[in-house]
Amino acid sequence: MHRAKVAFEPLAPGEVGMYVCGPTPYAPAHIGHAFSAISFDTIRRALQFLGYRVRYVRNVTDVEDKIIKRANELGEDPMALAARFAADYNRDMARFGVMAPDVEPKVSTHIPEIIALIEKLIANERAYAVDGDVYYACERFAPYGKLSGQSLEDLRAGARVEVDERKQSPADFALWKAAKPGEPWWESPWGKGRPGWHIECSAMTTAHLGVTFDLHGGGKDLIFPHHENEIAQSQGAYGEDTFARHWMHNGFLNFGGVKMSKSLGNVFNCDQIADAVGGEALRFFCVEHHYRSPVDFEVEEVRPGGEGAVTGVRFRSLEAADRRLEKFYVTLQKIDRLVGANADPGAEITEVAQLRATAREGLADDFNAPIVMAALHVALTHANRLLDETKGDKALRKRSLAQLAAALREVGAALGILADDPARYLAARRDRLVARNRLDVPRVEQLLADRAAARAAKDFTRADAVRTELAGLGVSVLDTPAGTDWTVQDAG
RNA sequence: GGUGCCAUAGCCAAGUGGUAAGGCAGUGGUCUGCAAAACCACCAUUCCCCAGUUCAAAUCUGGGUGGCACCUCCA
Repeated sequence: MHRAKVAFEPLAPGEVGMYVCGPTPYAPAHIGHAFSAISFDTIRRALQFLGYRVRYVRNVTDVEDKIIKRANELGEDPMALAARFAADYNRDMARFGVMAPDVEPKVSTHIPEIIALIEKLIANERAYAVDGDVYYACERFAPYGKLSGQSLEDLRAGARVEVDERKQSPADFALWKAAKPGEPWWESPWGKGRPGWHIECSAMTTAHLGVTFDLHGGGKDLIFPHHENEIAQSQGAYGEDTFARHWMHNGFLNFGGVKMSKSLGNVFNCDQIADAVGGEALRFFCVEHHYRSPVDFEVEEVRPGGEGAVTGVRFRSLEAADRRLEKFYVTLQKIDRLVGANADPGAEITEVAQLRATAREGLADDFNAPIVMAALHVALTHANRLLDETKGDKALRKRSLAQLAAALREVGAALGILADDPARYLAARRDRLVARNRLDVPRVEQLLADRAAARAAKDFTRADAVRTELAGLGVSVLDTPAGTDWTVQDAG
């Protein structure tokens, strides 16, 4: 193991087994969850684009301290609460174009595997039982700390937690916790209890991908201790040549340079984001950055009149991303209208070949999505150029445009973007902007009708006056060969 | 105290030894009754600073400066 970018060679040619740490569902999913899910979903899609068959496993940690705590606060059954928020999570992620995992294992349905693994660790003398708890003995696993670059001595020196003196070493962590009143429990060789955090991932990777598999992903924050402990558990049980062959950790999202935290009031739920700017805008924003980088995210509190209480929030970075996304859909719509459904694409044009090649190279080099985005922009410009052209072979132009639209969508699919129907996307976007600006649509339509009448009468002074009035409302009037349309200005 | 990450134009953002992708904003132009969109052109002799290695450095090494994260629940 080394902590650098390395060449990827799957265990089985053409196939990738991938495990991603999923949610602990105890509250609505927030944008950080989405950010992580989108990162690894993009990697999954990119691998598929590159021709791999991917088996994608993402767990749900449905037995955990936070769930139990929250359930007790609400007087709800912990398992029911976890199931409820897990369903919400999947619904939210779907809005960001995150594909459902092939397998979504849960702790609650893998208790026998977890118990068997703990027994194996005890048999290997890597773990010890005390009063119904079972702990992992970190000092008996020599490579401990390899992933995070920490040593047990360093960890001990910086320990900020109270040490439980039943543990042999402060770094030891619980594999099994004896049941306390009001907690869900299962029978085990150590009495009634439940799994600790970390052990489920070791048990479930083995159950669904085998003792050794290709990729393991999760948020940067999970490197230590979660992933370090997973390694200790799995390799402690099955040998040091097992478990994940490659690790990937996504960077975190910050807001104005500040980390997201509940106390700062900058935790935004997924549905709030998707309602405000559309799910695809967040997706688009994410793939404009490299998955490893921390990403800063601009939000602005809305205070009516410039002071007083905060009544809302504007997601400036995402609004801007949505403006960029709109350009793609506008062009795709133009192409669709011009070309129709059954266009013969003909031989591949150079621009399309270049887009596909750049996408392959970019994604093959540590999933460099921004490179692919740049290539999409180049292709978009070329498509617009062809749409503007009025001279030359019309059939050839149509074939080229059909190819470009297909390639934009195909490469877009590798990033999880551009899958929507352009008309539907554009209508939804306008609806959002109408709602945000509290536009009076009947009034807008009345003004548009007035302007049309003035134009028909060649009263351009009157027509321009109406345009100015509409602009004052935030409406742009678009005269096109197909008639007059309107959009809502979204200059920020 | 320990372990890492980051610093590229007004802004966002790729690029890890071969002479700075892409986007947004801006400026000029084409098109348009006027607009918008689109298109065309322009827009970093330079990559936080200093020293070093090299024929060659944004990229490597050493030393600074500034920012961030993890070591405790966190995506």
